[in-house]
Amino acid sequence: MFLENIYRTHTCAMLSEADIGKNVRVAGWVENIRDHGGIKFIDLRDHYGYVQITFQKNEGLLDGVNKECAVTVGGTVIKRGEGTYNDKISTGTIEISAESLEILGKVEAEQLPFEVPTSTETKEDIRLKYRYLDLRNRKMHNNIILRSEVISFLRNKMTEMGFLEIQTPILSTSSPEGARDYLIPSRKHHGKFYALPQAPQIFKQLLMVSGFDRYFQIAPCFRDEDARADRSPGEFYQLDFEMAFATQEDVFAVAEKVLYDTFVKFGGKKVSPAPFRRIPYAEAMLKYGTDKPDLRNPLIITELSDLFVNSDFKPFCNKCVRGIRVPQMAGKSKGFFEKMESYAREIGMKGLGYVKVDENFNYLGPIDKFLNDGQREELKTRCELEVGDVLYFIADTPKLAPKLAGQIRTEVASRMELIKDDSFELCFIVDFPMYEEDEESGKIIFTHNPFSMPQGGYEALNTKDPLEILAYQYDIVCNGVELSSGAVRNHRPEIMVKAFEIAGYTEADVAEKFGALYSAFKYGAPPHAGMAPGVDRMLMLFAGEESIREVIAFPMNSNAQDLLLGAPTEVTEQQLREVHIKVRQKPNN
RNA sequence: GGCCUGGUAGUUCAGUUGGUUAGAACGCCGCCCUGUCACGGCGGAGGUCGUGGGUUCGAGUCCCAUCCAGGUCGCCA
Repeated sequence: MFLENIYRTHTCAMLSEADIGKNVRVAGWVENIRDHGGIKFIDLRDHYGYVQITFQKNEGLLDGVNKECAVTVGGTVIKRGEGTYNDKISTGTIEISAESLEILGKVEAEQLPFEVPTSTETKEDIRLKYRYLDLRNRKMHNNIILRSEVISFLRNKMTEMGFLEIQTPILSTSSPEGARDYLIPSRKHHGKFYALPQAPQIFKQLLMVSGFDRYFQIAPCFRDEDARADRSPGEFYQLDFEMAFATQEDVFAVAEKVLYDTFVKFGGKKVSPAPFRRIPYAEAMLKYGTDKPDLRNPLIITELSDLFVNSDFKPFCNKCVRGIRVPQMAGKSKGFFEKMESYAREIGMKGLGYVKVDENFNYLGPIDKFLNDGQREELKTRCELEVGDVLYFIADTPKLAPKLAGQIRTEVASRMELIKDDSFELCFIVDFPMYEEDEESGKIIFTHNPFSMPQGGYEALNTKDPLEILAYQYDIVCNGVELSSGAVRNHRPEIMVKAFEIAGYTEADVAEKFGALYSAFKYGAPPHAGMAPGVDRMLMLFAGEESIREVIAFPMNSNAQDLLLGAPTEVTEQQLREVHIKVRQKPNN
C-alpha cells in the first residue's frame, strides 16, 4: 500500500507510460548526474527502482545537488524520444521533466568513501563502516529484500503446516558442551552469568514435553567461534523446528515440503524433487569423501584397498586406497595433470598416482607396472572404466584417505568443469555414528550431539561396540553446503544416562549439566524429533553469494567486530562495578 | 593460536634487477557541451607507499619486528 504525501506522489518504479502528462512528485537518492550544458539528467533511485529526471532551462535547481543526496522532485511525466529509451530500467521509456527540487538530505562529505553502484567491489572493512551506503547498492539492497521475503515465506509455510512460532529466551544459561558461549554478567547475582543461546535446543525439547505438538522459530543463535566465509561470527539464524510423536521420516517430510517450496520459489534453479536422497554417513564418506557431498559433481570414489594389500608399490601396500574415475580426461595436457599433483601436495598428499586408459584398454602411467592382470581387470569392472578415462589413486591411512579422496574429487571435477551450476541437489545424510574416538585421548566421545537417540535404543548401548552404534542423527545438504543438522531426540532418561555413561559421564553429571531436560524427561516426555536449517546459508545459495556477509544487513567482520557501531567496546568503570567485573591485565606487554 | 594472500591517491589497481619528480582508471574540483543513461572534451587538485626499525650512496621495492584485512586449519557437540 502506497500513500501520497508531501514528499512523493509515486515511487520511482511505479511510473509508467500511463502517467504521461501527469504532474508527479518523486523522492529518492541521486545516483548519477549527467551534465550536457543545456540539458542535465539525473538518475533518481529509491527502494523500488529508478527513474530519469531531466532539467532544461531550470538547471539552477541542481545547485548544491551531488551524488547520493536525498531529494524530492516535482515535474511532468513525459515520453522519451524514440531511440533514447533505456531498457535497463523499468521506467526506461519515460522520464520526468523537473519543475521543482528540494534537497531533503545533503551529502556533506566532499567525496563518498566509494561509489554506490560499484560498492561491492570495495574492500570489505570500508563497506562495513559505511554499510548504510553499501546497502543502497542495488544488489545488496535486493539481497536484504530477498532475506525478508524468504523469512516471511518460511513463517507462512510453517504456520500452514500447523507449526506454532514460540519465542524462547535470549538471556539464557551457559551450556556445558559445544561452542564457546557469549556471556552476560548478572547485576543482581554477584559473580553469576547469563549466556546467549547457541541454539534453542533445550527449550524446544521442553516445549515438546509441555505438550506443544509442532514448534518453530526463526531463531537467532549465538556462538563465540571464529568466522568463515560461510559462517558468520557471533550470531546467525536458523529455521528451528521440532515435532512431538514424530519419527525421522516425519521430520524429513516437513523439511522436504518447506525447503523444496522455498528453493523453488527463491532459488531460480532446478531443485531436486522430494523425496530427497537419503545417504548413510558411511556411504557418503566412501563415495564422496565428505559428509556434505555436492551431488552435482558426477564423480564417485571407489574402494580399492583390498586390491593392494600385498602390492609391490609401497605407498599403496596395506593402505586405505581409493580410486576416482574421471571420464574423458586422458587427452588432457601434461600441465593439467601436474596442476592436480601440485594441488594434491598442497593438501598434504605425498603424490597423486593415476593411469590413463588408451584405445586398446592398456593403462598408461607409472602405476601400471605395479598392477597384475587380475588387478587390471578388477579395476575395469569396479570403476566401470572406459576408453579415454583417467583413474586417480588416493592412498593414506583409513582416517585421512577418504577425506583426501573427497578433496581430489572436488578439485578434479571443478578443473574438468563437470559441475553444472544450474540446479540445487538436496539430500539427507543419515545414520551418523553415535560415538567416535577422540584422537588425542583415545576416549569415546559423542560424534554429533548428546541429545540424539541411538539406533537400537537401550539394547544397542548395552550390547554393541560403541563405535558401531549409529544415531538417529541427520544432516540436510545442498550442493556441498551443510544446511542443518537434526535428530530424533533421546527422550528416555534411562537411555540418556546409559548414553552419557559410555562417554564417561555419571548420572550425577547428566543431572547437573542437563538438569532441566533430564528431570522433564521423568514426567512423561513424548518421542520427538526436529532440525534447524540455517537461514543465512540458504540465502547465500539463493543469492549466489560466496560470503555470508552479503546476505546480512549489518554483519560483523571476520574478526567479530561491528565496524559500524564499534562493538565490542570498553565500558565505564561504573558499569563494570554494577556487574561485579574487574578486567584482567592483558598478558605480555 | 598456526598457515596462505594482501595493505601504494576517495575507490580499484600497476609499479621491472633497489636508481631522478611514485603512475593509470574511475571518482572529486573548474571550464565547455540540448539527449545522455559507464555521456563526451579540456584543465586541475589529491600520496607520512599500513606502522616502527635495519641494510644501502640511494628503499614502494631487500631484511627484521609489528598492526590491520580477507581466506583457511584448529574451532564450530
